[in-house]
Amino acid sequence: LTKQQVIFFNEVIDFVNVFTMLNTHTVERLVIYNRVLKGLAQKRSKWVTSKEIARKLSKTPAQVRRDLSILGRKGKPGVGYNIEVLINDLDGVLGRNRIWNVAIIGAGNLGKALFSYPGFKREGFKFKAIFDNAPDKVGKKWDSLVIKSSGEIERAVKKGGIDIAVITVPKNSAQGVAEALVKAGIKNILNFAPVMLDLPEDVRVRNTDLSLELENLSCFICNTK
Amino acid sequence: LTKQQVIFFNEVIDFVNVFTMLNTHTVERLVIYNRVLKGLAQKRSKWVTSKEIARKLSKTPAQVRRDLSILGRKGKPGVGYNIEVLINDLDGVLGRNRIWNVAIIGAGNLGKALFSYPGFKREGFKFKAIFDNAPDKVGKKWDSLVIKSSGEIERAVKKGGIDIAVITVPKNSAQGVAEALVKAGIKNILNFAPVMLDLPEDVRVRNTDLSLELENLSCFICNTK
DNA sequence: TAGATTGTTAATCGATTAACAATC
DNA sequence: TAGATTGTTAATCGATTAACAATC
Repeated sequence: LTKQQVIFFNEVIDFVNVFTMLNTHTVERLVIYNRVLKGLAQKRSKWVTSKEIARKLSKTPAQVRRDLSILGRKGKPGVGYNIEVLINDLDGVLGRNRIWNVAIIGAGNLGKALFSYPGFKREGFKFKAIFDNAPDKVGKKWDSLVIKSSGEIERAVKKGGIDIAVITVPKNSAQGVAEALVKAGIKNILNFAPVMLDLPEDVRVRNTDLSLELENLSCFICNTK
Repeated sequence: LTKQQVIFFNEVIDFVNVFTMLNTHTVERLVIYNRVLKGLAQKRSKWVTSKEIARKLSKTPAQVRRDLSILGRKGKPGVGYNIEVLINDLDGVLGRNRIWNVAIIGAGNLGKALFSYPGFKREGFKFKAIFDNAPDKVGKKWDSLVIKSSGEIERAVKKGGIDIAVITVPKNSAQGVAEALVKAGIKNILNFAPVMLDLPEDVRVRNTDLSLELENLSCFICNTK
């Protein structure tokens, strides 16, 4: 095999790895690993073992190693993982090495909280548009970004190069807003409204909402002791 | 068997059912079922089938039936489930039939968003205390609730009968605040700060944060096409 | 070399679902 | 009764982990 062929072969393997092993659970953990490692990088030395990461997150070392193996063989037996290398590779897989243009729909408290959340800029999420349909909000500025009317979603998104839309409007407006977004070509939505959106299959939707977690918690309080 | 014995027997069965079948996944789905059913109750008729619920949530009917079976035998073969009965029973298991006293720690945008979220009052979550350590916020009022200094957490929580604490402070203050809460006797924490809290085992912690979801989404955008 | 930790296989554990008798 | 849907079992599917050869 030529050197080029070997490189190509390795790329194919990486691709297949990422494709077959990247399920929801794994990704959720990778995001956390990345966060923990970045914390470690600030205050600590160069190396970390699967055992240490596992202890921090109440996982098993085996799971940590298996999860990290989608990055390729990045560990040194007997030593552990180079923190910097790991962060770099995770950033790559998780999409932290590029800029994501994000639109917020709904300029309420939650929209504002997202907009002013310090972590986002650092992680490459850039807010490029804000929409609301309250006349007293339209035209106002957050930093240097003017709040636009919801009626303008389609036009503004189409020319704006928006990658992800975040819905923070009240329950009853969410479906309508989502449809406008899809019409404008948006394929990725993070929905904070407490409703299940009914959208075409090719639109990726992630639902979270503030009350879901509180309701989960209270159920466990109720039923365990 | 006497009638009393039968009733007792059934209660034991229910108890065991709930205990053995109530895992994280199931609870997360039950919360959603409850929400969907409440939507249905507003605009529709009395009955619903597992098939209908499943379609709405992209699950299988078998899973819906299995999940609902923790409530006991509430369905009518050939007909389906009585929506009202289901909502009532779910409310019971999920803890929606009682009031939960909640404290917010961190009077920023996210704290404000939680405080003014309309769904909470309806679901029985009542905000009883707000804390912040910014001098310009302490003393201010949200509705009729005065924002207290973080230094008062221990005293105020101890006498306030708080069931759940929600942490919405910046990353670096989270661990300290959490420790103060635990000292004050809090056993249930919903943490919105992007750090893993290091707390005693008997404290129930649920982590969500705004960026986690966005990071998850972007990973999937990156790796699928 | 001795000690430690990785990467990965095979075994285990747990969650989902197909299928069907029981029931309305 | 015929048609429909439940509740639940057994089979399947997928995720976690123990264990260990390979490697530093």
